[in-house]
Amino acid sequence: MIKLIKPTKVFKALADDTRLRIVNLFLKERSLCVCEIVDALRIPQYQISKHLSVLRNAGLLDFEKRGTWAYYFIKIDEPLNRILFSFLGKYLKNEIFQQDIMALENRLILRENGKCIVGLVSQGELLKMIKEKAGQVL
Amino acid sequence: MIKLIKPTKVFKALADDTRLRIVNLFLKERSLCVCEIVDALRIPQYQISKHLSVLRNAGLLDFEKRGTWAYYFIKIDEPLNRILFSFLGKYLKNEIFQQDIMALENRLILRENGKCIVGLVSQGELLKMIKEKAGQVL
DNA sequence: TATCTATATGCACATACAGGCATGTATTAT
DNA sequence: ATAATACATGCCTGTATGTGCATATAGATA
Repeated sequence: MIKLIKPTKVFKALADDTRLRIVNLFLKERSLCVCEIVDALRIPQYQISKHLSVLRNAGLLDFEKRGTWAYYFIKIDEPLNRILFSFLGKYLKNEIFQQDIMALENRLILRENGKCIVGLVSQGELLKMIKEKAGQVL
Repeated sequence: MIKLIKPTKVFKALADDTRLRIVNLFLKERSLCVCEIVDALRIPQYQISKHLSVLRNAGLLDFEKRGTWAYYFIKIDEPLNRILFSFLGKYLKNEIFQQDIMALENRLILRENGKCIVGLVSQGELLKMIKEKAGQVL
């Protein structure tokens, strides 16, 4: 059974600063686990979970569980979503969106084989872990 | 001074059934007076006025007064708006949006030289006036 | 088994906002 | 000058929703 989404529902989902910041992250990396989003945006985990649920309910995201981890991903399979995300890519250019992308890029350095392997990481720990990682590479 | 529009503000403006129906009308006819919108959607004038104000405040519409009449028009001059409206054209395809367009087309028959020359018109009157108009054309 | 850990959710509170009604304002018509 | 018309706006009310806090759930680990 196909779930019909009302346009209003989609726009309601996008009508929130935090949710736009979340969507912005997915434009950079189309699959993210919850803790990566929490660390990149520095917003409480329970808020992120709720916002992800709204975005999923609007048909913009879907998710998949792997153990305790939950990977959310954008539904670019739907043609209209593709157009919408393409628009958002041009639209979300404010400073904060770019800062979020930079924070995410740092966080993604901790991935192994393209998968998140750590949980929530504080700002300070993140820097330490990135340095260690750099040491391993050398 | 250029007014900066926050993305959230735009999506909030679009996150309402009535406002989406209004925008839909402008995708068909890019300049409309308030009474034409009221008649096409059959929604109280004070509601339409408020919604138009929200859309204008979000940078999607602008308006121009001609006597007591107020003509609102979509701001397609802004590149991002153009993309957004193009998306909406593909997105607003539900039955109600099509019905609204049909109602608007009927109402636009009453225009003279491309301008609205009547005020609020009831359903019944509209039909009568359209018939008269058809008579004139013959 | 017991304990972390990653994520989700229920509840309380405050705020935002759409709808309804009445009324205000400004322009036109008589 | 008065009335009618086109549109805007202020106030009230109910509902929806974002935030914060606490807690639940479920999988991983020791």
